[in-house]
Amino acid sequence: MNTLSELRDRFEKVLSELTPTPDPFVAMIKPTQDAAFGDFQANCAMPLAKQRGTNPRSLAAEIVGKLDVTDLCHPLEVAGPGFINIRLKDEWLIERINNIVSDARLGIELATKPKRVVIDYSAPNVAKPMHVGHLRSTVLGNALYRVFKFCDHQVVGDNHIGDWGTQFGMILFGYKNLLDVSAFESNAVGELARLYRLVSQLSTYHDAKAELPETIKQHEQYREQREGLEKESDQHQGDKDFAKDLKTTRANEAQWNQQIVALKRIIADIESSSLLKNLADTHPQIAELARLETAKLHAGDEENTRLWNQFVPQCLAAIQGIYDRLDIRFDTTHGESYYNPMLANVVEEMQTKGLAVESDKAICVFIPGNAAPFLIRKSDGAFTYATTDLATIRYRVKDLNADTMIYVVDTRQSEHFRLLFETARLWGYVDRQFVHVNFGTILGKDNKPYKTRSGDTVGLESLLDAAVAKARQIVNENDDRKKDDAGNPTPELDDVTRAAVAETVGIGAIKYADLRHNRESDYVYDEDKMLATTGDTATYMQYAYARVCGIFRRGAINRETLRNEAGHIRFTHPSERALSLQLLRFSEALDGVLSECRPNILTDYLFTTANSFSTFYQECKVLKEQDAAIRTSRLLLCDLTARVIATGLELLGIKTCEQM
RNA sequence: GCGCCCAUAGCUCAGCUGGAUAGAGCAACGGAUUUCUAAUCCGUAGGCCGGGGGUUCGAAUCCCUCUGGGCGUACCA
Repeated sequence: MNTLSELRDRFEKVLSELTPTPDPFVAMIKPTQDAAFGDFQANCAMPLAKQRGTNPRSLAAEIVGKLDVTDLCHPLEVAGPGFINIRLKDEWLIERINNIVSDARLGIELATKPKRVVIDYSAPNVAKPMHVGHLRSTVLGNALYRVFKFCDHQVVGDNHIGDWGTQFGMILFGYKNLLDVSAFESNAVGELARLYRLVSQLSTYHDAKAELPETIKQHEQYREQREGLEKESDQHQGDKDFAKDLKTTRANEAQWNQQIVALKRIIADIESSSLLKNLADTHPQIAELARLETAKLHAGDEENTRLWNQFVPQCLAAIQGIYDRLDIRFDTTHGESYYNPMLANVVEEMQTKGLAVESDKAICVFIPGNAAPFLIRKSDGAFTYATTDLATIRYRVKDLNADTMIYVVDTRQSEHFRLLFETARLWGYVDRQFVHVNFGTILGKDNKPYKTRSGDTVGLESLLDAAVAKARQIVNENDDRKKDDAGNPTPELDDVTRAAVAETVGIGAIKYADLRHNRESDYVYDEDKMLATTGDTATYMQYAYARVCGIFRRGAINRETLRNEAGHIRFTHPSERALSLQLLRFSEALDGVLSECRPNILTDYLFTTANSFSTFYQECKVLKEQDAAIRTSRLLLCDLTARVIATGLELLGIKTCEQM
């Protein structure tokens, strides 16, 4: 049991005498924000005193009087309006830290009630190469997957790939009409991706052409309205409603203007190339024809099915390359196509249960309190991703026996998931837990969604390459800088090792930069910052780890043997105590990650841990320590630190290297 | 129109169910080096937590309102 749980247990015994609902008060025992107040603090006396109508300070004193904690902490102090400050005894900390020295799990207990969890993450589209938009779901989902698994929950990582939608029709149409045969022979997936982009571009071109006149009309309308309002504005000085009106009109005008610019750009992109213009002219119905290909595929058309069976494995193999590089694995990869045979039945069931009704020829679930319906069959008879998601839920409950289903998906789909979960509950899945682990957008330095300079989405592969290349430079510089006592250069890493370190550092930097942010926030993608050699980066922790490995290498010390020897950790310097306390808090960090699905709690913990270690390492000699017992104690602390950091990083999907 | 989210140091961001003097990192400035890997450590400075009101012992956090931004709004997934 971790320190915090132990304390809470002790408090609960006392608090339950004072209130029938001790839980929220027990939860108010937490690590101190400021070390000056001790190691932990209990803030429960104030609200409890309010509930009971007594004096908070005297209640705090009463709680302190009843608590039996003399074995683990110094006498408790009541401070301020009724805070209870808790300072752990060194003996107790020492006992705890020595307990985990030889514990393979570093004091992390297995879940007492393992859940059956399905984590749905990454979910790329087979039709197009993975891009920066897939990064967060992939990295975040995988980190959660690892933490759940480490804590012994039964987890299924499922990659719900998009292999069945409209985009696939575009590939089929492209393949049949626009194929570059030699390109396809040399790089099938690349050519398919090109075809997808091309068909998609041509069809948005026609859409844009069709939309433009109406868009211009709308813009005109708002422009006129705005001008009219501006003329009258003198007569409406101080009229709030009028001002608001004018503002909205201006905003609308600007918005439509933006739309015009966007459409014109799409059109210009095609028309500036005679080749593209020609293609566009020869395929005016391209969008419709692509949709037809999708429909044929869904209807079981022989040729399209054959092509689908040919393309999907190829595309998956290409995506797998990125997953291998990112060290990401799934237990199942059930794409949308997997659920296709179940969709008709889902709609039927929803209808017979009276949950779904026809509206405008479409089949919808209307959920009380929600304006937007949940559309499960389109007016043309095709199913939607809502239908697939419902079929997926049924599958995950019935076949996988999942009690918790986690979706790691962009926050923009919040409404979809709200409706989906609501529908699932109406459908009868009331005893299952559905969680939308939503996340924000990755922005460029212009604070707009991250794009290349020309406005294209950034491919994931090139993102990784760029980071690794940059890391390689840093690795080179750093290794070249190493010198011996006489000042002669002594680089330690050969070329192969440098390349491996660069890969670890570069990929780690990207993952860490993503995970350290609160997932719900947007964040600015900044390669320089994530690969900075100073500060809160993966590199900082990887470096701390490598330093420890260096100690054992130079000292020729076998870590296994060390752990099994008679020595133990003792405190001779405050930094040793601080580091130990920090190492003992690993499980608190993991609890936090699990309860909120927030890996940034773990990154924060690891940064603090690496920092505590660096401070300790600055203050305390290890190999050079003369006193054998102290030396062993410090070596044990180093070993433990390295294991905590490596384990923590591994749970985030970030690798370490012995030397860098 | 309706709905959801955001605004915290010069910059990038934390801040868990309301808790003590609002924290990191970067950048700035000042220190530490016969380096057990300085990709390090220690310190200084930097804030009306967007504005206003409310709830209470106590608010960055909860409620209302205004301002400024983002996103979503039935047949794309």
